[in-house]
Amino acid sequence: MGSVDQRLPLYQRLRDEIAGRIASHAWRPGEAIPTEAELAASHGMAIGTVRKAIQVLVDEGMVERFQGRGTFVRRPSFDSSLLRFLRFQGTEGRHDVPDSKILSRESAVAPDAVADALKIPRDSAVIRLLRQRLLDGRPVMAEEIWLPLAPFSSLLALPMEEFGPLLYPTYERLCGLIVASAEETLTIEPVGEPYADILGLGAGTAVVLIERLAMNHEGRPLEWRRSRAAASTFRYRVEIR
Amino acid sequence: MGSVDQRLPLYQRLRDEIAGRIASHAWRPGEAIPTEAELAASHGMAIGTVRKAIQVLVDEGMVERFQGRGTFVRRPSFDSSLLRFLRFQGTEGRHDVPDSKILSRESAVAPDAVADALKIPRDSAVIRLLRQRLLDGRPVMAEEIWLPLAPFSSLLALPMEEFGPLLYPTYERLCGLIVASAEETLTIEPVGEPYADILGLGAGTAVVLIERLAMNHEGRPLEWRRSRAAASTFRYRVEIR
DNA sequence: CAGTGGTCTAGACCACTGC
DNA sequence: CAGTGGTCTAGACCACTGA
Repeated sequence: MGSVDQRLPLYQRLRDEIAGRIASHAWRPGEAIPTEAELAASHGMAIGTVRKAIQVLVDEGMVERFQGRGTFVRRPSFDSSLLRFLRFQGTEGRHDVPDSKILSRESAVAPDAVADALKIPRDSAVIRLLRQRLLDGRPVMAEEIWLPLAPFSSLLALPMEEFGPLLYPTYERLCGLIVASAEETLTIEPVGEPYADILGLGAGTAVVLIERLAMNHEGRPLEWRRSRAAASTFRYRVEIR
Repeated sequence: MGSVDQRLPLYQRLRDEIAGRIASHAWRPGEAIPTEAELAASHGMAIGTVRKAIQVLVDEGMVERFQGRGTFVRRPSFDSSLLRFLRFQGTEGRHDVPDSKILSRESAVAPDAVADALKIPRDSAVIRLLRQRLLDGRPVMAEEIWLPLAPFSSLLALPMEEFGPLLYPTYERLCGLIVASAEETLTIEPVGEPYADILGLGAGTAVVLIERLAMNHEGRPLEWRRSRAAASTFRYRVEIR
């Protein structure tokens, strides 16, 4: 972590140092980092150089700046998640969090595909959740969620009703684990069991499958999730320049 | 165009001026814009301010900078097109431009949906192209392409064989129209005729439908295109921070 | 009001390109 | 080699925030 490449520009080295402190939780989400003037003084560099370093972090989404208030460590928002592009019937304009119903929770031996995705040894112990998500009482999404057992073992003791509609705050509160970034992959496939049943779709109907690997600040995988929803709900828009 | 809001920061006003010259084709794609020093001298501002203005244009994708060479007006690359995420069977790693076969070309009265998309009066005259795209001789994509008739009328005289695999260079060469940006929307639907036939799929198979509105530098619509491909070829990946 | 980030200046020197 | 953009300095003043 502390390695500093002297060939890198000054502002890059400062960026790396700040990024390291955020990654190691020395500076936590929501907290302010030192002011430009303080960083310039403590590092013996000009304010313009400090500003450039911080601008890079802003572009990378690690911090936010507010004129008159300061610079703050950003809590990752999942606004850019592909789930954002699912448009459930009768939800024009709304972007509510769907209700959540945990259908099952069990510890298990990780299937090879899961172990590989989570980058843990094969046959490791994991937790598997099966979750149904509902909007106005109608099922809109089916999710299987895989977690390495050791860091998440306290979830096995949590009463099923106390899983809220959002899991990541629960991970942070119960297990002290912060999801900092994620990768998502979207494909389209005909739905099979048990998901057709959970979604209330006929077998073979096209669904979008969103696979998400969520990671902590160091890039270590925390959760692997596969979400399915009817393909007809998906609409994605992009601008090209 | 030439309006300048004195309340805007200096660098923003310079950005707007440069953007205007690019939009009006005074500075064309591939050409270098004046150097930082020249812009600073001609506008009576510091080089740092000029740099900031140009940085904004770089972030917006309008220009590219190369150390030691200069700053150049960017030709829009469609690298971010959703078509990039179609993975045709047996094409791992390759990203060739598929072959192109124009199946039909006709002038027509614009259907309302097309006129609205192109922002032209209803019942305007348009050109409609139907195109099949092939990889290794197998059909992989079916496209309908709508163009306003007046600016594109010279396309009606072009021998069918001379439509190359890429249309935008043809638009520029024959009609003097430059595609500067585009919006794409992706949805998933069961395929109907004639597209099932063109793609060699059974009726009702899931396809991705990519609707693209291509515009010139002023945002005026030039082309509306609907491309269909088997949903099984689609794979989209995104990072979340 | 003190303190924050935002804009802007007027330089210096460096790294890279192309002739 | 001259000319380009890239890095960096050491200031000044402005606009906004919160106590």
